[in-house]
Amino acid sequence: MNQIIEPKGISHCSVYDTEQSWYNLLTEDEKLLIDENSVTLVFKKGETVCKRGAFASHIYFLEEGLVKVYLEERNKNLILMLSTKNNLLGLASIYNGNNKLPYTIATYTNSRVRMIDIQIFRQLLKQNSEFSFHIINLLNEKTAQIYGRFFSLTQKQLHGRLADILLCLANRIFKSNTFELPLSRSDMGDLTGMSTESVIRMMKEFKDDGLIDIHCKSIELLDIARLERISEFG
Amino acid sequence: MNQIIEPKGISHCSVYDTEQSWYNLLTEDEKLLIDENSVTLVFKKGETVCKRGAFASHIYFLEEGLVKVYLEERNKNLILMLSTKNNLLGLASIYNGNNKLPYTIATYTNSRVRMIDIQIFRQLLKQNSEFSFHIINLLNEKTAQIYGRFFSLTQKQLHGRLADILLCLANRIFKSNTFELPLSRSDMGDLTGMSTESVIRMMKEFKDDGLIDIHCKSIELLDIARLERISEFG
DNA sequence: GGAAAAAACTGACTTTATACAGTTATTTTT
DNA sequence: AAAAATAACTGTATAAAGTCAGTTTTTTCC
Repeated sequence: MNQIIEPKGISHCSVYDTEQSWYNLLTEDEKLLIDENSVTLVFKKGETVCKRGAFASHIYFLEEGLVKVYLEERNKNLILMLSTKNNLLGLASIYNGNNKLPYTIATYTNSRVRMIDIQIFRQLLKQNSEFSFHIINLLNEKTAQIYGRFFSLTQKQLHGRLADILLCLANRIFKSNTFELPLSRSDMGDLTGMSTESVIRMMKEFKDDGLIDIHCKSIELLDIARLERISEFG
Repeated sequence: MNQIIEPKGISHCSVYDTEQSWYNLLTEDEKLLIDENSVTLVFKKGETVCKRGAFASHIYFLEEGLVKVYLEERNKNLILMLSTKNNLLGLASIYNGNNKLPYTIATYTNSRVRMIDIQIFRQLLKQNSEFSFHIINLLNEKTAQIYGRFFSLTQKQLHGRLADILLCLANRIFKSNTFELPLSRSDMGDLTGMSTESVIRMMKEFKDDGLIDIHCKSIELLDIARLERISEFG
């Protein structure tokens, strides 16, 4: 009856994937306002969508593509999250205490980004509380994911962190145990907080142990259960 | 004219300190609603205010005291942030996709916490968009701080991380270069992602280098400029 | 005020992970 | 299709940080 429920292991995943439901919370007038004050841009693979330190002028809605949101400083990079299509990005700059972008966004694949005027977005948040409640939920969902990754990267060692990110890629991004990795080994390092060499060695080790299969950029997860155990025990 | 502005170094600090202005954005009726649906509890030093995994039933307003917000798992702890008085805590559980608390909160000093019914809080967010806009800003401010700490803990080494946290304690929490540290060395470890022994060794090193002075729990920062340089160069 | 407990500290050792310096393979460019 | 550039990989050396086992100091509590 009074079963002890241990909270589930702190997850690691920081991929943000929700539906476009925010848009449907707007009135027709508000939708029109967004439409009139936004423009869709196409970015090629590898391009920078926005850069940390620049003035925050837009909220980004990723209509298509895969991007990374990251911090860079003195050739140290940290990928805060990956985002697939149908996600709002740049929400952190709604807070206008400091109206500079807190991170850089760059594409991994050809992408389509709707750039929404940030003042309009702020205005809508102030006037439509159903909408802003939804945005609060999005922010909190993201934060929860960041916490998980924060824990993973600071408390687990290489094995656990790599397992974390492989599971995350399979479950959240590619929704399949077999996928073509658009990230370089160096990006995998920025995502897991380890050096490129360590990523390579660790992945080879996983391969030798029969946990995954790698052919160049193509990755297959073979033993999910064991990867999960590795993730859990760090 | 076209001066190149380098974005300032990624800061580390994750102490959350704002005014009680959220309350003043409510109407009289709404204030009353909060008052009627909240209760103030007193916690002694070292007590747990709420525990990760429990059902999220309240938003916490810290009226007085100093607390840590942290994750714990398998004797690995990570302090997500410290909070001084006049801060809202537990906002992460407004997102009700998973209505469990995502972190544990415990006190460092005797504290007074106003516990606000979470349903009421959600209701107010949904009905008062000025209020929810303010909460969005609070969330974003916090997130920016978490990002900074995330970068610090994953990309800097011990020197940098310790310098970060010492500067943070002085600037944000105690607002003085001399302070009595209520955190144990072990807590400093949980805050900086290092072992207790490393904290001790590193602090001794800082003392030997004339950067700080320590007498037991009392700490004085002697050379802020050099600490900042250490923080910056990791 | 003194015993017990907890926290702070120390030194030796081990593990973990990065750095460096190359080589090989794969893309991209012309 | 060849050349150049980039990315992937390998082995060795080195540094960074943690663990362990113990001592000293400080705090707590009867």
